[in-house]
Amino acid sequence: MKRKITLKHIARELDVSISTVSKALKNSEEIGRDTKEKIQAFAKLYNYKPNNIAISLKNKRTKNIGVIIPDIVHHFFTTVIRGIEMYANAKGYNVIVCLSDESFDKEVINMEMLANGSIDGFIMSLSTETQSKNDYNHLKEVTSQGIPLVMFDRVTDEVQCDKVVINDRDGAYKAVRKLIDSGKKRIALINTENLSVSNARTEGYYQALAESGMEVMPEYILTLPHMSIVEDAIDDFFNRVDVDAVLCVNEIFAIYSMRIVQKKGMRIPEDIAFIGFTDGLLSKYANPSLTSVAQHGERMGEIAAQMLIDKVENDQEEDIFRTEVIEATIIERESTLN
Amino acid sequence: MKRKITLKHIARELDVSISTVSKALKNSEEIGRDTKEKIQAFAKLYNYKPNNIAISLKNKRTKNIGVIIPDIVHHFFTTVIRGIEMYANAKGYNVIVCLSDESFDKEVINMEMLANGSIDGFIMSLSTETQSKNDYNHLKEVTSQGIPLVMFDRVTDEVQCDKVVINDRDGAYKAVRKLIDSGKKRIALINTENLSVSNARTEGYYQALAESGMEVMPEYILTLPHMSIVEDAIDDFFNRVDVDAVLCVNEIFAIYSMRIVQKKGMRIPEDIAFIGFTDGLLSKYANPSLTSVAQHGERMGEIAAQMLIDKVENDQEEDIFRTEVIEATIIERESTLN
DNA sequence: GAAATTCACGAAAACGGTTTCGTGTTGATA
DNA sequence: TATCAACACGAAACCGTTTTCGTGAATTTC
Repeated sequence: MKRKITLKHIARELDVSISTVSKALKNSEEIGRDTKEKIQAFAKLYNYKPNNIAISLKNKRTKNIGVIIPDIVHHFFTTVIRGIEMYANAKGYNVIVCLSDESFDKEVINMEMLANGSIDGFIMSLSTETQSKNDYNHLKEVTSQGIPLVMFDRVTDEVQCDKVVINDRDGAYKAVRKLIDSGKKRIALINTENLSVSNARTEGYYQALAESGMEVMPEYILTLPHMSIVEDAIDDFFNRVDVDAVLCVNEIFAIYSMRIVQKKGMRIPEDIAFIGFTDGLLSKYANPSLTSVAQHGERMGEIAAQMLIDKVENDQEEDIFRTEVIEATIIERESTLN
Repeated sequence: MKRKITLKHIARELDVSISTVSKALKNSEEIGRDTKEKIQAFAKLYNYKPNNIAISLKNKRTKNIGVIIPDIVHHFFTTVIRGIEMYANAKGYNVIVCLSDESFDKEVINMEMLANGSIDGFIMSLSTETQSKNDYNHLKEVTSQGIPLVMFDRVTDEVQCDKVVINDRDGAYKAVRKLIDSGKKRIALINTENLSVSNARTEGYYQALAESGMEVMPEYILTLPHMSIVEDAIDDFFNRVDVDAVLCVNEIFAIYSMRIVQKKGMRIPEDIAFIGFTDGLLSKYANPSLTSVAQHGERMGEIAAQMLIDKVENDQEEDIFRTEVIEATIIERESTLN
């Protein structure tokens, strides 16, 4: 087992000083031809690579970015991570992924763990619990230490930082408009509590109905506690209400709902149409395939990474924060009338 | 913007030495009551947290583990990551995720980048390209430097290290047995080139057929170049062959195939049954839902993390490598006859 | 031939901790 | 009163780099 070789080893072996080795390997003009060649050859031979940790300590830059998301087994978040990873990697950064598992405490612990020098900046999306507690002190703490932070998707106005979101309100608005335009009259909404994105989508739903002079029927709205599916609640909902279209704030709700109504013998989209949020594999391969509001996760991750690395590499421009809004687009499939 | 406070700051402020501060904060017996209390109070007040990088440099332990996977927008890999993350986090480790994007070069670059001190060990699954090139020098390099490595799912015998896999051969065997037992006679296989897991699954398919005295029909086997879907090839396949059951090495192949045959008017599972690998959301929410071979990704990740952290924390037991085999289980759903 | 440059390299500080090994002061002991 | 622990703390080395500043020798300049 050949241990990693250091500058000190090379220096000792070649009987020169550590500084000389360091400079020689950076091809400094200060060092003579012969010495440089000798050192470079030796370094190559023993496959010398500088120790990242030592370099990080020296220049207070880790080239790591911390990403904290609520869950990873979730198509949207994985696409965002991919976007972040691709961009960061091209810029020479590594991505440290932490899962808050929708828990406030884990979110706080993870941030504190990484904030002590492990990363140059954060990209994060809030956990459900954090959004319902409405407690953002851990984020404020981090930003007040001068650590750059970019929030995406699930964000809050309480924290001053760069943000990137899709236009959720408008996405929902367009979706509902589409349903109305195709002649649907009784449009249901399945959303969740406390989540910023869910709230914005709900606004879009209200707006579209209002514009068309349609009344909001509270019984047409099913609010679930979180983004994970609660099958009984949905079964129950469709036993209770009689609607001809449904907008769901995520694709699982929509897919599951479609199965329920299909089992009741209803035809999609003739009897009842569906639109979901998050354009994932489920939407694409469902039967019928699901019309959905694309969130452009990969693009979102890329923008977030870009904003973060910009901030990291140019300390000057502090305190000017941008919020990038990505337009939501509707991917039409079989679950809606054209 | 309050910058991070260091031992040096505290020492200067309280007019003691840095060593005294360090010891006081570790509650060392060496330091007097009064001094300790004073220092601890001060540290708490200014929210002192030791710098991870400095600690890493000192004790040559980063508490980071590197995970390299081919793709993250893939249910199986995300479940593995979740398993790794959960276990690692509980043990105080962070997870650095790198995507090889199925590319040999990116795999090599990522490993080299992390191997220079950033991580204590690797967990990885080979990229398609690496498996087809059959070049594992980057892995051998890493292990020869004494960096612990655990491979999962897509592994190779060429590298001596801990491994965790599911019993792919047996999973496929059980799946095909199930199809045969339910009376199916013409069983197709959709697999991929070069992938260790795909090869093992193909063996299981052969074995089950052989045991039942059924002949392997080469035209019943469709081999795709990689795990991503090639729609035309599948369309074509089902125009060409007439089979009454299909085993697919991943769920996308199966889901897509089901849609194809449904459009041709065939009934599932009466006319044609399907079993896929990877028990993801697609299988669960497809219509009909898909019987599948569960890969227990989360468990796999947990075991891999456990093996790795064991090795990292007990340097002694080098050169005894284990391969943990997880039994594949079949999740029965609507796409097969019971 | 003396002074001024240039050249090629080394010493040392710094990053932020941990840890070993003194060492001066105190109180107890003989 | 001289001796010796025990106590409480500091100096310094170390982890592996980078970088500033010196410095002795060689070379050029006048």
